[in-house]
Amino acid sequence: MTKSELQDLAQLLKALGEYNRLSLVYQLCGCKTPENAMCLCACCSVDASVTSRHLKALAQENVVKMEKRGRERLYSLNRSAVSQKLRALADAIDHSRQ
Amino acid sequence: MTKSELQDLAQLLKALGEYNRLSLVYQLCGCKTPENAMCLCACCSVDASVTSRHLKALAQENVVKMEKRGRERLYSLNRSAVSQKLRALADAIDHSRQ
DNA sequence: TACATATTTGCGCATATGTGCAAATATTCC
DNA sequence: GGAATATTTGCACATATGCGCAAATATGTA
Repeated sequence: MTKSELQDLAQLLKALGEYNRLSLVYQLCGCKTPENAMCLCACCSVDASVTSRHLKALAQENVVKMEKRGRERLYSLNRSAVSQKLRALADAIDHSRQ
Repeated sequence: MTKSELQDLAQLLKALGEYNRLSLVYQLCGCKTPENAMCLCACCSVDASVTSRHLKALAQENVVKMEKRGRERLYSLNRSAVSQKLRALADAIDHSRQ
């Protein structure tokens, strides 16, 4: 694990480690199709601008994918990318004792 | 997933989502026996007091276990507890679409 | 007792972060 | 074009966070 990889992983965990952002992720977990920000906004009781910023932060860490449709933005989880990183960390914690 | 569980998970991810704390965790990953704080401190280039606080934060989130031996404190990873939570999140992200 | 070692705590400081509001932007619909 | 809807951006603010230093505490050792 290089320093840069560790920094990236820390950034990912930090993005997930905020209650409203994690709520958005869990909300997206149950969506089979991409959802727009206003719909996602409903799950956390914050201003739409805050949700917008949280989704942007999640997109920057590649947790969610954003696509434009008309005047709305549709968000979906990058499921495998995120779960792979979480499992890799779990594996390291579980059995990397040498 | 209750609100309280989600808050707890967010707290755990926040604890892991800081570079120096994650470095400590990775350092502990490779330890087969508990290590003291000064030894762990070496892996991140910060003051001992900072390491002390980071280890305290990790202990509060039950990431590490602390035991006293003489004048030193020995830390070890709560491996299964942490990896289980990470895998549960990975599972939710992977295949909870209904 | 005196000193060394390991760790924590108090303090101040700089910066990051989460938030709401209002305004701006973009796009659709009438 | 003008109103409505969806989202972003600028701003200000309060709080949280990470950090180093110095002092305090705890414990082992000469």
